[in-house]
Amino acid sequence: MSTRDWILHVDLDQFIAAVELLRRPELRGRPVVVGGSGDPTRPRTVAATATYEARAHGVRSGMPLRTALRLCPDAVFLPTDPPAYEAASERVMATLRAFPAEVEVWGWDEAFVGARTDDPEALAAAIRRAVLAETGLSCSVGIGDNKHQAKLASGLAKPAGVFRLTGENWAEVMYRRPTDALWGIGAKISRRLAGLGLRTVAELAAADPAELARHFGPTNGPWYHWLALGKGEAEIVTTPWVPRGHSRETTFAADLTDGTEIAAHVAALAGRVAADAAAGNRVIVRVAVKVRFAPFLTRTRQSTLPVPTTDAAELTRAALAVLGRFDLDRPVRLLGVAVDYAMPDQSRTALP
DNA sequence: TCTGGGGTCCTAGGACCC
DNA sequence: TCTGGGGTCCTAGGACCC
Repeated sequence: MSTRDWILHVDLDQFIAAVELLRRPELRGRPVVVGGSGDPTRPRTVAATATYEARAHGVRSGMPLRTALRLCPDAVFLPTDPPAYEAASERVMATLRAFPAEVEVWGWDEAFVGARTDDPEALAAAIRRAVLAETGLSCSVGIGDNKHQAKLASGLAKPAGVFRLTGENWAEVMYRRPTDALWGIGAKISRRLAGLGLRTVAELAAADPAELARHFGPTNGPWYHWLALGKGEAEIVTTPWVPRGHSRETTFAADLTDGTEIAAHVAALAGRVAADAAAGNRVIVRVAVKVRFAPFLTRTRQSTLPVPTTDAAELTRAALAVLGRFDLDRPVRLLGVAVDYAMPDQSRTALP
């Protein structure tokens, strides 16, 4: 065996449910559904996750809690508790950083790890043991030449396993699968590809990138082809991610029709977004308002601020002005306020 | 199964300027 | 009066991901 660079993808198994069960061991073995405020009778709330016992009754994440309650009346319903997941995630990432490897955090329950070794399986097994010992949480580890391969490999490793997916076995493992098995191709693009006669990863890999560019644009078309070949980024970025923007939105249990009430909600959302931005020391350059009308028609309007701001009153005024450009002639089920942050100027460093 | 909340990136078209 | 080509900024929407 020779020493070389590997990318590992570490993916916690059933992260949210696992954290909840750590705190409530008495619920182990019972069907548990986590979502919203934990009230399964409240409409327009969906499950963030469900344990295997709940899944056995047909409950799935993304399913309305009321449906989950009907399918599994004995389930325990718990509210989501983001700070608890944040704290558990911190401990997992700290455990990973203790390894002689580079760690790129990818959300609460995932990380990419770059390491130079002659035995990636041994490293993966050591990571699984350490995470379990330090946090009580199970994870799966994918091994690849790049992030795309490692990410798919961790999915194939689940639950609680290790899988290696590299250029060597890519065709054997992936070619027979549908195109939406690739990380970055979802249901919509998969359907459009099928319309062009491209159903499997093998067929997409054999397609003409120029032809794909004509159908999907100059960036996306060739990128889909690239994914089918098993290519992907292999650079581990250890510096913390700088968020591009931020948003807050609320779906109402009952539709809103009163204009004054709608404006009050938008103002409140703007205030929260401004407070979040201030807490992160970020400057706001653009504001967008999102309105979802009943039954489910979503529209957005945005405006670039004349002057970048950190001021809550300023942002609220701008958000209300954007709201004023909507025709609020139908009942409203969701309101959202999103902002873009000023980014540190990268254009100078990007030039040759 | 009437469909959450929080993100990122890409595309297309229009305005405006030279 | 009719018209080119390029560049940039902005907006709205769509697709994907967790």
